Amino acid sequence: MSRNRGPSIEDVAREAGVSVATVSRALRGLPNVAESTRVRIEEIAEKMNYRADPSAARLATGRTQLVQLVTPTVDGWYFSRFIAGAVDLLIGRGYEAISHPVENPEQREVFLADMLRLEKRVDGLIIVDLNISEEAALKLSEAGIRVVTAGFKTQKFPAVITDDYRVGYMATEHLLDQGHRRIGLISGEPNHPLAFSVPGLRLAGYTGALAAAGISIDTSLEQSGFFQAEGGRRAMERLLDLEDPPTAVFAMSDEMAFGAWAALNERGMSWSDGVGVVGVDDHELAELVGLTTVRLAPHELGAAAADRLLQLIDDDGEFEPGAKADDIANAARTEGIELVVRASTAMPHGVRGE
Amino acid sequence: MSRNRGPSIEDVAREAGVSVATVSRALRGLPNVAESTRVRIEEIAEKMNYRADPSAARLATGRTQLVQLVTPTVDGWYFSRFIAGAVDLLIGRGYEAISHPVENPEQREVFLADMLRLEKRVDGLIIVDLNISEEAALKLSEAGIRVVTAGFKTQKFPAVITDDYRVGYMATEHLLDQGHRRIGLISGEPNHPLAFSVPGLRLAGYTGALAAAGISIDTSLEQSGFFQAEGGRRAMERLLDLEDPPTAVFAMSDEMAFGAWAALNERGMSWSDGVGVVGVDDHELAELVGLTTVRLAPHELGAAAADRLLQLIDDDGEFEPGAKADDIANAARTEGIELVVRASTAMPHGVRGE
DNA sequence: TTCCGGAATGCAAACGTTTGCAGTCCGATG
DNA sequence: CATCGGACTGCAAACGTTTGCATTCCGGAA
Repeated sequence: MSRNRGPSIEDVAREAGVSVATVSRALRGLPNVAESTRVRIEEIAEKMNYRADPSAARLATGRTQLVQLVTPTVDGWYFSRFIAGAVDLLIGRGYEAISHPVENPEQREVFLADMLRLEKRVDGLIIVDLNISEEAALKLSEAGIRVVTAGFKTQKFPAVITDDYRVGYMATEHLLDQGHRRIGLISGEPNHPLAFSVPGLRLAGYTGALAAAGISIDTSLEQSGFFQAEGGRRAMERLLDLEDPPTAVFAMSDEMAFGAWAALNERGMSWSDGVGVVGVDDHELAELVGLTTVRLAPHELGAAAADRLLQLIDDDGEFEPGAKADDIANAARTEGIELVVRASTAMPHGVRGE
Repeated sequence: MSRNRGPSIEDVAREAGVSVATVSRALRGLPNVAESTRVRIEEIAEKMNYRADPSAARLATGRTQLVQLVTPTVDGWYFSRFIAGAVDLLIGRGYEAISHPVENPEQREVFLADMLRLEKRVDGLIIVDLNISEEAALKLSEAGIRVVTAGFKTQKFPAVITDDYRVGYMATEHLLDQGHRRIGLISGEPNHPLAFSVPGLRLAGYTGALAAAGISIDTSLEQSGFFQAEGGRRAMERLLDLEDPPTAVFAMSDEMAFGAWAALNERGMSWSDGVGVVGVDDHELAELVGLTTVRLAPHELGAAAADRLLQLIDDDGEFEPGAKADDIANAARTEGIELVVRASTAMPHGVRGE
């Protein structure tokens, strides 16, 4: 029944003729153990195939060396890259990462109900785009759980966020610069059950840029594509079917922009017909189809979140919300955000003065 | 220094006026505890905010309820979906999944050196497309580590694999059916440091189908695209530059096929010009560009691997290589593999046009 | 020689569960 | 009434570390 457990630290100690304390110190590279002793113990441990049991160490120290990544999904373009960035950094620092998607309202409930259990399970938590309530954040905080949020902010925890208002603003501004005055929007999920704030911010950036250009908002130009290619295609179709269709479109993700592109194709149109499209992400395929896009850096963001969390763990959980303004990680990031201009917004013939 | 630990099982026991053993049994839903007692204990535990410390439980039982997923990458189209499938199933069964990418030869070395430590860290391991040696597999096996491999086989462990020979065969056969006789290949990584076997099998399927059609192999028609869009584009360019270019191409992944498509576009060509292309995966965007593809089911495969692993764990690690033939999970899977025909292999000069 | 101080080592108490075994209790059975 | 067999509960021994606090050792200073 119970599996065969290998040699314990005690076996090694006996074999080496020293105490377990010395073995523990020697193997962990702690000071105050004679070099000769250390070498001997290491050899013996090696010979015996001894490996310390992390469960016992965790019990004794209270540290698990585990971090949990909570994301809306594990296989999305953005999230998988965020995860990759976080995982790489964590592993480099001797931690392991637990992937824990929260994909639907049901899983969200389970997560919220179980999250307080996490205190003894992991050393910290990175919550991405999940917009948990302040109340929930408070509970987590009171339970002594270290958290870094990404993509949204709370009072209680440091956050790593990209400046999504700016993303929307840049994209829209670029289209305005190209001479477009009637600019459609293919948005994310307006009332997603997980309700993350990214779409709202990008929307604000879009309307902000329009307002700055003195253009009034026409909500009939806003269509949701649910952050998916197919949704983007349908949204684009609806826009094209308008009696006064837009001459350009800002899609909140490249995948939706690809869908928009497909919709154009189906009607025998292409970028060169003067319909400007700009996406967000800089998906691998964006270059292939010549899509102008606002490049994000999810990998770097994931790494930054992980870095901030480890810092929090090392500081033993001290986070001063008061010092928020000084907290670099907590400021909206603009580094890595970059407009990449490609064929999809090449000068529409004539619009920009000739 | 040491964090404030919440109430222990002993505190609960004292409060409830029972022994820790009873509390343990009550809270885990074990039999032989009076219903009234159980209810009372549950209430008290709830009131005290008691949560069992998994580290202590792990130490006592030797079970971690943790599974490690080892993949070449965490953010690839295929792997992220595989992971999603595995994670979903694992979480549903009360396990958590540790993501552990092994992306380059260096990380591979680290992994191979450290893998024996895993015995006490996790209950099992899913190794995807990493082609570890029989020798390494033997070591793992001897260390008592439960493993399920995916995408490759070993003597020692159950495997979950898709029939990649068939994938290559189906794709090529389809092109042959369309009347193509000169069929190019955009392959994966011929000598990837991690050397997984998928490309080799698909290649074999490709040559097999050609041979069956009585067509001799022309290795100048084989170009590597390194499983990336950009690589696919370049590979396609090389093929088109041949003095006797192929009339159709089998790309080992959709992303490479997208690259091929872009290469065609750049030359002012499109599917409708009679160049047949078939990819593999059924990427979300395949439909948008009308790419014929061999659909895979990475999500299902991930779930199957996880399922098999949990079975192994429950059986306490018994795996009879002798019974391999009977092991459903170990047979090459054809379910989920499906040819999806789209415009990219429509009869030359088909529907689209302008 | 004695004494001192730091380096090296050992002791033993945590850490918080699980579980085999041994009791106790109680109603039913003979 | 004595006995019996479950159901329920408790005891205490693991599980394998880490670490604060002794203790020992040893070379150099007095």
